Amino acid sequence: MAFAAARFAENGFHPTSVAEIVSGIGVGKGVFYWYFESKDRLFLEILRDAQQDLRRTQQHAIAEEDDPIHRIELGIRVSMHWFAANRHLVNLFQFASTEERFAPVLRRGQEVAVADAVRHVKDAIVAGEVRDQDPEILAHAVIGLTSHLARELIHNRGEAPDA
Amino acid sequence: MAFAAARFAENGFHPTSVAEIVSGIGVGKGVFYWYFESKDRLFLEILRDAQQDLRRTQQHAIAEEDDPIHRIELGIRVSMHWFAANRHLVNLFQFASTEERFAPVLRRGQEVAVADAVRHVKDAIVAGEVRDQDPEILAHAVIGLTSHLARELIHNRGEAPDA
DNA sequence: GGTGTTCTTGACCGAACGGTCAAGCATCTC
DNA sequence: GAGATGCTTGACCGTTCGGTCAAGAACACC
Repeated sequence: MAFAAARFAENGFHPTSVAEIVSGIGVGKGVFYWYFESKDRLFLEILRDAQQDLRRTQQHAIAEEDDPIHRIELGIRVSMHWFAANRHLVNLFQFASTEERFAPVLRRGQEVAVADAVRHVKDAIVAGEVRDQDPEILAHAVIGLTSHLARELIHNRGEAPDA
Repeated sequence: MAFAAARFAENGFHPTSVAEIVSGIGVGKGVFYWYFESKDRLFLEILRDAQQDLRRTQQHAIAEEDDPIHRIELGIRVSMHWFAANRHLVNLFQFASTEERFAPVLRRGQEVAVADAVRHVKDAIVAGEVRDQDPEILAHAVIGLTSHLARELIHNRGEAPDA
């Protein structure tokens, strides 16, 4: 899956054939279709895995932080590091959002991320650290800004902690 | 080209075949290859045309405005309207950036946009309306924010002037 | 009406793709 | 060691794709 993700990110999903993937890792085509139902399903699994990995990284990072605001900041910071370390996956996310059959998985992942952020924003409002505005909107703003910065990070050479 | 752009945006570039395009507008395949060298070239022309149209729209809108700050604001505002009116093209831009053979055209267009913005930022600095910082960085920030807002505009139902 | 040029057709082509499958190897169980 | 099960192979299949081209309309010019 790692190899396929790398090829998809570099060459694009459609231009990368199943034959190219299996010959790249030195196995027969049957192995591919033993473990994956189709090329589409493989891509969806790569997507899902990436989202889960990012989320786990976030949760692991903020587990010991009590202050809601710092949790949010830590979450953003560790996300930037994750995107920097998995630069090629950003390309995959971007492509996935352009084809209707892959976009739903992406949207669901973003909803989860927003829901996570909403909880922390609500905590921050209760603690009086944030003005009493719609937490959903603020959470969307946080996620939107983070993903935008991640995209910028590909094209430039910025260090993650700069954000 | 308009029809092809619509199909590309809805179905994706690769899943949309040349046969689908020509039969959709009721002509033979030969017509396609009389006017376009290849499917790739068609896509590049769509991309280039869209960028030119956006830029012309911007320039036309700010032609009568003297104040640099207002020129920038007007440029952003009219861009948002343009993206709202050509929502499907955002999908195309996004896809184009994920395949190496289309990305250069996109990058060149963005460089032009940044160069445009740099001129106005410089004017604003000379006029004392903006703090004396690196104009290039400020221009990048303006373009980055605008394109981010444009992307958000697709997923939601925001009105352009709200920005 | 003859002649050359511009455009249009759609059957056709080779190549490449995603996916299948009969056959074989490896491993485990009894 | 016989047999069942899990894994692997790669030739092969049907289909579809981007692109070609001989054949002809349509039009212009004289």
